[in-house]
Order: sequence, then C-alpha cells, then structure tokens
Amino acid sequence: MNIGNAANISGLPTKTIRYYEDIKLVKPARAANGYRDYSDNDTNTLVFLKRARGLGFSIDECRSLLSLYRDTDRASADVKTLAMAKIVQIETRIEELKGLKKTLKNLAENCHGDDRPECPILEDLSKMKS
Amino acid sequence: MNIGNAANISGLPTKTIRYYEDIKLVKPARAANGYRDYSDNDTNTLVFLKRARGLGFSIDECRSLLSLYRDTDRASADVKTLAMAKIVQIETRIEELKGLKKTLKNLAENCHGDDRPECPILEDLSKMKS
DNA sequence: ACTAGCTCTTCCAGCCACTGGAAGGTCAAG
DNA sequence: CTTGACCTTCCAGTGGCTGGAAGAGCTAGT
Repeated sequence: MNIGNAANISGLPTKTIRYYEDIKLVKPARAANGYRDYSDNDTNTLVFLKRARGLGFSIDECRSLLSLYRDTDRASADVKTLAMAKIVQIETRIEELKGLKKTLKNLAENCHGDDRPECPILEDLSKMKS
Repeated sequence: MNIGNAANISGLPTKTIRYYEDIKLVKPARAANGYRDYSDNDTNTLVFLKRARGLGFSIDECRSLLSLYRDTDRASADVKTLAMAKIVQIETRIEELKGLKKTLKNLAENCHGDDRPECPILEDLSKMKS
C-alpha cells in the first residue's frame, strides 16, 4: 500500500507519515520502484499514532505506548500508569487555563470598551505584580 | 541599565530579552561598550510582554497589544476585542482538554491495571473510529 | 505512443518561541 | 593582575510538523 493510501486510512498527512518514519516510529517496506509500501501492521501503527497524538500524548509517550502495544507480555498497569499521568497533566493544564481566563475576564470586565483610551487591561499588563 | 538588570526586573531570561530584540519587540539603546542599555520605558515593555505572554497572548498578539499600549489615541474597545477573542480561545481549549480527559478516563477505568496484558487503552488506540 | 496530471521520491527550509552553548570582550573586586 | 561575573555575537537544537522545489514514476485518455 502506497503512502497516499496509508494517509487516507490513518487520517495523517503524508508529510507527517514520512516524518514518523524519519524519527523511527514506523518502518514501512519499500517496493521495487522505491515507493514506501505499508503493511496492515504499519497502517495499524499509524492509526494508533493518530489516536494517541490526538489524545495529547507526546511523540515520546507514543513511543512508549507503541512498545507496550507491541509487547504482548506487557502489564496493563504500565499503560494505565501512562494514561493516568497524562490525565493529571491535562487537569493541570485545564486549571492553568481557567486561571488565565479568570484573570482576562476580570480585566475585560473592567474595560469599558469604547472610544476612550483608558484601558485597565493595558494598565494591568504593564504592572509587575504576579 | 544592563540586560541582567532588565531580566531581574521583568522576570524574563536574558536569552528571551535578546530574542525579543531580534524580532523587534524592544529596541534598547547601546552603551559605549556595546552593552544593551534598557530605559525605564524598555523595562516597562518587557514587563508588559512577560505578563501578556503569561496570559497566553501570542507574540503577534503582543505586538498588537503593545502598539495599542503605545497609542494613546487608541480605543479601549480594540484592546477589549483582543482580550475577548483570547478568552474564547482559552474556553475552546479547555473544552477540548476536558473531552480528552473524559476519553482517557473512560479508557483507564476499563483497564484493570494489573500484570495481565489485556489492555483496553491500547486496544482502543489502535482502532480508527474518531 | 504520447501526453497530462497525479502520486511518489528526496532534500532543504521554515514555523513558534525560545534555549543552549561556544568563543570571545568587558568590568569590578581583591 | 587575576578571577569570575557579566556582556557580546553567532550557530544549532527543541517539538512536531509543514511547505516547496526538483525530479522520477504511474495511470488514463487520446
């Protein structure tokens, strides 16, 4: 199967797929004409990567997940550990964003938002506290 | 004022401050010895940038904010517009992250997390839906 | 057989927002 | 007069792609 096909199936752009080969996440065979030839196994890997990246796992985390995926002797606990850590990361990020939103909202609410130049948002941004 | 001093005041690393000069966000004078010389105005700009970046504004957005900041004829509405847009962005991102967290949590909850290899997280990751 | 237009190949460069490090100049204290 | 902190420039790397150029191969229609 050619790269375009693998791209359709996985939903990843060809550029990304070649990049994943570059960084050794997928190792497709080559046809006689030099074209990459993706096996079902390869496309499974690509689908896996697409999903895992979409869930916010970094490339390095994907590498770990992939090796766990391929290792039939792995413990499911190992995978769970990774997933739970990622959940914590996501929660942290959500809290951070909530804080930012709150701050921005406060600022925006105190800004009359008209033609006058006075603007508490800008005033606040140029102050050092926090 | 030397760059180290400006770094202390603004809380930005010297590397970042030099980078900000590179991309023309700050334009400090130079002393006779070639050292950068930051005026109060410059350090204000740095503090401003530190805050705005911390609030999630991109460099380009910071550029807009800075020009609004410097333009005493600006309308506060312009700044408010930027702030509100950023709030929407943040909200969108929070919702995305919540979705991810939910998915991951579902997966993790169905994973027994022991020594056995069966793992619904990996099984799901290799499936194409969604 | 020829041609148009698509897909494939490699390679190099750029994105964002820094960050690290090398190699060297300058300055203040002891 | 040396040590060591600070400053300078420049080049390279981070993550995770993405774009584009130049060229080869493949497919469909005439």
